[in-house]
Amino acid sequence: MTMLLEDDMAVTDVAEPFEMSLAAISKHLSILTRAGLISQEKRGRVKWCKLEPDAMRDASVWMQGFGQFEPVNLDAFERFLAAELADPSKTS
Amino acid sequence: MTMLLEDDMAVTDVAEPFEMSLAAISKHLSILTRAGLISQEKRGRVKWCKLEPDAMRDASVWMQGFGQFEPVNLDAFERFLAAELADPSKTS
DNA sequence: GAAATCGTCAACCGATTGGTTAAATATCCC
DNA sequence: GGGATATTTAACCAATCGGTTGACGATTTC
Repeated sequence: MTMLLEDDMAVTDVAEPFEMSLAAISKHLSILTRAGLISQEKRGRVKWCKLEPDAMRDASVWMQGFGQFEPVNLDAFERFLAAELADPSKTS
Repeated sequence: MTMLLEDDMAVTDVAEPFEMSLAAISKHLSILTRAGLISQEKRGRVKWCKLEPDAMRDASVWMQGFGQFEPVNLDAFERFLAAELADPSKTS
């Protein structure tokens, strides 16, 4: 899969690579916004969309511990992520 | 959310806490099996289900890197998980 | 061998999803 | 003001989803 939202993008920009109506894309983006996966800010007539990586990351944290009998230490996991995001060379 | 599948469970066991027909649960479990999230093995007349944590973990790995401009090092992430699962005291 | 248990299959159903078009609402630009 | 651009809304539609019930095959138990 390719990147969905790079930096801030207008609804029209997001829609461009898809062979789908703008209205459909607009609906999708509303749903993603309701879900907290992106945020939208209207400036003038264009509505700028940007990723909210925290939401996806939260889901990731939830999933990665799923089904573990001895649950993975989520604090340690989050520290790993924080370290990785701050300085990728540390964890590599 | 509570645990869905503890150790190995028969289809009937999985269905027990839900007020839903056995047929419906059976369908759900087939779907989960097709998706690789659980596996099913039929022994006699009972079909034993068990979680396949790797599938969920793979999804988690995919998600956790989503939307990162400077992508998180997935190898490091997987090493973290391996270490955590092998010996939780190491990462805590 | 008859009855009970385990699970699936087939047919069916209403609700939801995921898209379409067309019209409407703002905003920007000349 | 008027035309172009950006986005949302409303009505609509076919397809899919998520459940039901009842019949069925296979297995175990008595």
